Amino acid sequence: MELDERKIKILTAVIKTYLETGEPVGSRTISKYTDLSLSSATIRNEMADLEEMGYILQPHTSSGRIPTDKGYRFYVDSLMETKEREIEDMKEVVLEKADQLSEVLKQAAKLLASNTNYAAMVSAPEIHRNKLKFIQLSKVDESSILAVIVVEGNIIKNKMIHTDAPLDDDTILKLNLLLNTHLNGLSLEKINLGLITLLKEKAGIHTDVVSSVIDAVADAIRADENLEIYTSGANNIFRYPELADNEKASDIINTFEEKKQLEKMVTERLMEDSSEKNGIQVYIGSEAPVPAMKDCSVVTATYELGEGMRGTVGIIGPKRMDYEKVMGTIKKLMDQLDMIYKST
Amino acid sequence: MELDERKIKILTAVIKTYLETGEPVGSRTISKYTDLSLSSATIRNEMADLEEMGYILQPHTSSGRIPTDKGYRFYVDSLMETKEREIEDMKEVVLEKADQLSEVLKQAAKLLASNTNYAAMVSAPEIHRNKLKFIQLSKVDESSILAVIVVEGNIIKNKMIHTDAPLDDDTILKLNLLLNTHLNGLSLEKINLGLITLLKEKAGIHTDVVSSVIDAVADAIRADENLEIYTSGANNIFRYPELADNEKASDIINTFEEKKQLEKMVTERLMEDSSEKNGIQVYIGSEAPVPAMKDCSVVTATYELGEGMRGTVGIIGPKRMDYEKVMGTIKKLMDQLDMIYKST
DNA sequence: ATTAGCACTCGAATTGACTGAGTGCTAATA
DNA sequence: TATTAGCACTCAGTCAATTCGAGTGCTAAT
Repeated sequence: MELDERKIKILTAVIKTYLETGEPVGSRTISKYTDLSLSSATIRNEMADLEEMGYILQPHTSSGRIPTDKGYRFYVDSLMETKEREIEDMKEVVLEKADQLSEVLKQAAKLLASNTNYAAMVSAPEIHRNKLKFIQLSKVDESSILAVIVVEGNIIKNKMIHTDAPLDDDTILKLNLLLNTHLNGLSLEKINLGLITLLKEKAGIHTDVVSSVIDAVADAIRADENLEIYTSGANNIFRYPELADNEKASDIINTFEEKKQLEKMVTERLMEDSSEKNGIQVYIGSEAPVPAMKDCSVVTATYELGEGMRGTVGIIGPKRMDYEKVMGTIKKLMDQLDMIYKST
Repeated sequence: MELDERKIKILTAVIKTYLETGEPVGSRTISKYTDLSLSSATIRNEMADLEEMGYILQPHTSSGRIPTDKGYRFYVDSLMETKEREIEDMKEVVLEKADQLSEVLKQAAKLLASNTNYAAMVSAPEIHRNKLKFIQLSKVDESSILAVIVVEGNIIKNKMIHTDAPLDDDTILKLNLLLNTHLNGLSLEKINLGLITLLKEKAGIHTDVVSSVIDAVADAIRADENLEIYTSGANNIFRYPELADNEKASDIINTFEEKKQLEKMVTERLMEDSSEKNGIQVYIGSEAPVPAMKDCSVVTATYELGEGMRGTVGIIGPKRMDYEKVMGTIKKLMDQLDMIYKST
């Protein structure tokens, strides 16, 4: 069987009405509220076909139809094609500037959540490819040294280093010089084991203490295992009865809190080359790599702040989320992020 | 009417059983499962008295009794007095060391939540009274300077400062010296406006740029309006039907996410002098300063890491929470925090 | 002062009748 | 041949009536 023009019209009508109401939609509704003037009986026949083809289903015999994951998938894909539709009545998406990137991202998450009424997440960008701006070692007290590391985008990392023997000021000065002359301007991913061992050799004397310091610095640079994720609007899920069920809600909230799970969606996303249409990806139900999301849809998009600083934003809501609005909002946010970045 | 010995026994029996079951408890249950050998009829008479006195109530005519807030209050107060009871079967509360305090606190929140099965929060300590260890200004690029500020307890603050005119290395060096010689060793609360203006004068030349830098530094030091709070186990509230109701759950989750609300409980807590019994405070229902908590109980305690670094930990659960266990767990955590602190 | 006994109350669970939205199928129609 | 009208059927949801049982308060007996 083929998805002809009429079937498509009926299918999207079913999905759209379901998105609005959240109730199974019947043949009569469709026949009344669409321009194709067909009787409910005809619609029924077509719907039976669509069901057979797996796009819609009946929650129970003799009720209306609701979309299956396959149905949503079809709908979302078709949305993707009718590109660049303008969304009208949307609150303005405006990010304020802040000199700590983390503040901007927190804001972004909040904005997404409050604009869409779904839950939102924003991951801090990977800084693998960012270049090191400078490193500063300072003696804090007898047995500890503070390493401050700044990379492009003004992202700052602090690392306390404990040493057994105290280092004198002179050594620290030398170390600072050494680290900066050799590492500045390099992207973090280029700072590898080879380079580190080279540095250790160059350090010459004090190799034991010094090398432990260098190791610690290298460690701090490499420490992106704890990918930061900002979330907002988790409680929005209570707006949607199909998610507000206790067990599901608990799972979702938990996922939001743990972040480890969210990471999966973020990283999987970053792996692929961002060669898709508009960088937006939609996971419907069990398509998401996280089981707790099986009753949700997740819309993610990769943002890029130039020079490989790529992170992800995501919206999590019920399967019957307003995909158009969500995509529109995300796009607007992307623009804002771009602007913020360019203006620094 | 007086709360005689027997009434007290019956009251605590009612409360304890209710804590376990969450169901209204009847006279028969009490008469069977307590050592005081009285018939249900007698119990009933006593319970009628207790109800009149406001310690218990019937959710509806001819049902068992449940504790009122006043009842809980009585129970909790009596718990406080029978001090230092040892809690047996508890998972070990063990914090790992970490050199970033924030890591320790995150861990602490997680530990509390998983040990008690309630929601937990931990606020980062106030550092008002902490002494400044050192300040380091470094030039990041033409128009920005990074200020790194370290206070006792190895708490690190970073602040980006944008300048209109670039500062040369020499000036920065001088500024560093100036700031450090005048401020090091002072507790943050002692760094006030007078001191700042004094510094500005001493800076002499470049007053315009320099003073903006000093202002920024002062600002960073003072920036404790964004009190950090770590939370964990929000989804635990779904374990308790009386909170798992949609609206309530949404409110609670929201409060947890917003943190602004949680702050209230934390700061109110810190205001008072910590002169109470064991530093533990219990808010029952509407006693808490946050309306969203009206169906919960909140147990908070102030921890102190020496030298005035005081923060708060809190457990949030249903009114019928296991107060004994919670207090025990919190106490154990306190010990751990102490140990961690002392070993640094 | 305590207890046994009894009538009474009220929420929760169960049942059954009814409604209405929706379907599938068949026969009539354009 | 595609569409439609009509009809019998299904099933979730609602409402009222009924029953059940845990629990109470009161009174009289111990």
